[in-house]
Amino acid sequence: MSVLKIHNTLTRQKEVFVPINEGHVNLYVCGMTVYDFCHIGHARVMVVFDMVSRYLRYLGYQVKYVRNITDIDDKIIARSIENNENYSQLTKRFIDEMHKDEAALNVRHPDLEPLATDSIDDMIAMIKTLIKKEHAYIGANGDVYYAVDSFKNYGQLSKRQLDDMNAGERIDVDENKLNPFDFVLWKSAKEGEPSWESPWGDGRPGWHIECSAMATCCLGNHFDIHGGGMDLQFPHHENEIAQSEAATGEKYVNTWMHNGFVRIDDEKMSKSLGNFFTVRDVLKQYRGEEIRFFVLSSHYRSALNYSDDQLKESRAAIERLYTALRHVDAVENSIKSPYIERFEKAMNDDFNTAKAISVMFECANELNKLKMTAPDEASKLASDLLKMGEPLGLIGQDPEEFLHSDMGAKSTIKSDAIEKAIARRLQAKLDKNWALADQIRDELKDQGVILEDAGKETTWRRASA
RNA sequence: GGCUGAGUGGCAGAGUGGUUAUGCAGCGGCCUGCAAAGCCGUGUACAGCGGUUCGAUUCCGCUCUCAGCCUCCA
Repeated sequence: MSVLKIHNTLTRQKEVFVPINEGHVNLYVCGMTVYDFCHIGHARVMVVFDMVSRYLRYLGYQVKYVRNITDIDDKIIARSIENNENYSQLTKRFIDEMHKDEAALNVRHPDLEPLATDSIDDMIAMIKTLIKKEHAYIGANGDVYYAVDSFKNYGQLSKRQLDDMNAGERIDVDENKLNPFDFVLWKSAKEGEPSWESPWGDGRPGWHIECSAMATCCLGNHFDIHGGGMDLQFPHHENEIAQSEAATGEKYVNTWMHNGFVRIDDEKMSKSLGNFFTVRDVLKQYRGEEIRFFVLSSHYRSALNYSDDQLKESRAAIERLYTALRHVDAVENSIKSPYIERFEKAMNDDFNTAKAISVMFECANELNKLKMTAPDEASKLASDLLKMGEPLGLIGQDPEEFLHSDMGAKSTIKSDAIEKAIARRLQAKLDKNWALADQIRDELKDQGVILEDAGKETTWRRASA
């Protein structure tokens, strides 16, 4: 039996995972800033860490999964002014939309989903401590800053030295700061901005402090795994470590996990570059499970290139798995099959979903072979296949329902119309009127419906027209 | 400038010091009224140059190319 190893950004190595409290895992992931629809990059974070939490549960751990929501920041304020919409109305709207995307991608809801604006008191308490311990100071402009020079391990996560970085590379150096890399903990409110009372006047929290406060409140000062996108490594997570460890005097996180980017034409997908596809848009053409498969088809730390061809391949792949599961009853396999063992070995190797999925295909291949010759064996393999799909959040739907499900504008013909056409074709076949039978089949094909004759039964599925 | 990561067959994408990844596409066959699905067979792949080794795509060095971060970002 292999053991779970996870790549830790702190050490840049795969490490055997040992939870702080036996049998329990505390997991925190940086979630979305809610001022717009989620794009495919956000989908990757949601899906990857959903898979991680599912697999940890699969292994028998009791998991507490926290994913925060950033519902106050500069971009939210800017967007609410732009829309002439109250900021909390705006964020509420996009939180709802995010939850819809989550459901479409078969992402389970995290155990806790704290809001930044519900955690202001905790942040203020932490900032007070930081000032008291002389890790933070009040600038001439009234903002509160964290003093990076006061934290000796600053740069440990992103593996960079303060001296090596080019301060002011992109942004003018703020002269209120002692060190250009000092960052804001509390920002004074400008006229008309949403604000909260604090010992330093009305204002709002800086970005990084919210995660330190929410994570430690929900999971304690020291917890097992903290995740997020690669781009959060610096400065966000570096700053979280600095704040949390300076405030609590304890180690903050054991294992840091960072997922790679989604790219388009070899360029990072991001809101600032404007080259993003929203989950909403992609769902118009592809099923949620196809997007999910696409995300899991490569290792979570590699770059993932988004393209229409990729989504089409994911469709073909997932359809193959569901096709294998048709017309077979899953019956629990009493012994642990080699497929399951190889699946677990792959997943234990830093969540190698690409390899794990390849094991599922091998299992599907054997299942297809045994379906006709040895139904009992096939039933066991079907059960194995479903067992592997569960932690990946794949192939959990009824196969017929999935294959019949609508997947976009091209296939709009209703199910009962399809059934009627199939009945007409059956009569034509009985009459040996092959020309008519083929014509009906071709007509359906033009409408995105593929027929498959199996003995006297005809099954159908939707495909791209 | 500093710091990361990556370059695998037509495409996508794992992995390994010597033996089949896997999926899609292609080709040949079985099955089928014909298809579809499925099954079987089929591909002289590992950026370049050196080195270590009996043997390297896999380890080491150099070169080239690409991507990411250096206070917007998942």
